[in-house]
Amino acid sequence: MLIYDTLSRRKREFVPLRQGEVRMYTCGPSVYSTPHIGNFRTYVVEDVVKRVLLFNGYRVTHVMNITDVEDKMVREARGSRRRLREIAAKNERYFKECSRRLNLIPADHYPRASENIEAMVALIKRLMDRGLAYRDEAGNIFFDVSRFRRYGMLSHYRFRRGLEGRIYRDDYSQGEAGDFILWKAWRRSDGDIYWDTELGRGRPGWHIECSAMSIRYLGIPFDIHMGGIDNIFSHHENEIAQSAGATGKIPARYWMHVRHLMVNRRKMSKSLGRSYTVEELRRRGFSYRVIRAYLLSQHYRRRLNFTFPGLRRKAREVQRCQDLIRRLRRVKGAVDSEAADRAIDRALSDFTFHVNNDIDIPAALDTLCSLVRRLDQLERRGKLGPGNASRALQAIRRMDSVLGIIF
RNA sequence: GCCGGGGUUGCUAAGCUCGGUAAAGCGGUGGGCUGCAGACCCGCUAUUCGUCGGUUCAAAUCCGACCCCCGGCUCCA
Repeated sequence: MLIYDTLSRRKREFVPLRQGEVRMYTCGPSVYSTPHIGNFRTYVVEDVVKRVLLFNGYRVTHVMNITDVEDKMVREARGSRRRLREIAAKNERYFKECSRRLNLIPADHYPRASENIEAMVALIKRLMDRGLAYRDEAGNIFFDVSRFRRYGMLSHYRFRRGLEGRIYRDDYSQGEAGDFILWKAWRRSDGDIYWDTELGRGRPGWHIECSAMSIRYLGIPFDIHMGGIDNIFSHHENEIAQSAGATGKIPARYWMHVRHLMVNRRKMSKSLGRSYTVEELRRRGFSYRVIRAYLLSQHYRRRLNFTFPGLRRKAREVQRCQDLIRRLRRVKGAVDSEAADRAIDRALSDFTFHVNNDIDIPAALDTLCSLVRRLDQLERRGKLGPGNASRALQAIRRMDSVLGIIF
């Protein structure tokens, strides 16, 4: 199985650290608001990566964090811890409901940032002990990027040293030159949203959350770390700095990043105009399976341009597969043919090749569609018997264990 | 400015790593099957791959220059 690794910038043969077992960490949602289908593109791809691993016989431990403590949350909650909890709970519930509808296999753990503060505090203390972090007058704690030589190894971002990167502005202070925040000291606007810890009263920075929780739930190093492409810098870069700074180990062996879903040539985002939610598309008559298929219709490292004609096209494709399934279940009379069995075997082996080639789902999907077409032809010519049909169903079921768009 | 991804038929796009003369799906169109319709089946649908040069017997594929579009670099899937 080949996987493109952002860190080494090439496709690498995938070899898990422990034989037969894969540990993966995916950056989950920040629950200050509701996610749109652009966000879900990433989650669906992550789900498929997991399914391909399962397809290959690996046992998979999947951790997806829930970010319920960070600036946007605090702002949304207007300094009320109770409100923060309500907002987080509501959005987390919505997120999981959408995930279920889009046929995502649930993660094994969904650690919440708010419930792992101690782990973060411990990690920050370790960084301070190692001289990689410092505290300012206000009590904020920053990671000292100049003390971590390999900073920039993931994003290849050129870090300009010596500039005034240590200034605490209103929010995170990492400018181009910037050190980034590990711990934010309590401010009046935070209201009762704070934790009293050995580091003082305050709350953790965004990046430390993933370092602490990935180490806690998966150990270090683990196998695969995934997220949206916009996390390469600064989130994952910082996560590496924190985790490696504290433990001496790069947290993950393979880093995978999903490109954005576009709309009108721009990335789909709430602020930049148009974005659609899963429910919105559902109301317009597109089934969850179709939405899922659509989000998988382009290779994950290429951008996918969202259009309604495209979505309709996908709907027809899925429909065709499902129509065939229905007919396969009723095949009788005709005699089994070797041609049909050959087509099925061929399709399954092509399919396997493609999913193992850096999760090439479009190509794998093509294989399935070609098989469907071929079976239609054979059926038409009376060369599709009950034995063929049952083998075909079995093969398609196996393919769909990866795709999750038919059954 | 720095890092990265693209420009192929009406649309979505494969191919480019290992040059040999343009996949596939959708749409459109002609026909078949069918009581009608749908579904399904058969055929047709790019002399051309952003532009200009170069290398070659041969280039979408290699080399050079240029144009255009987009993403990341601030929170972001």
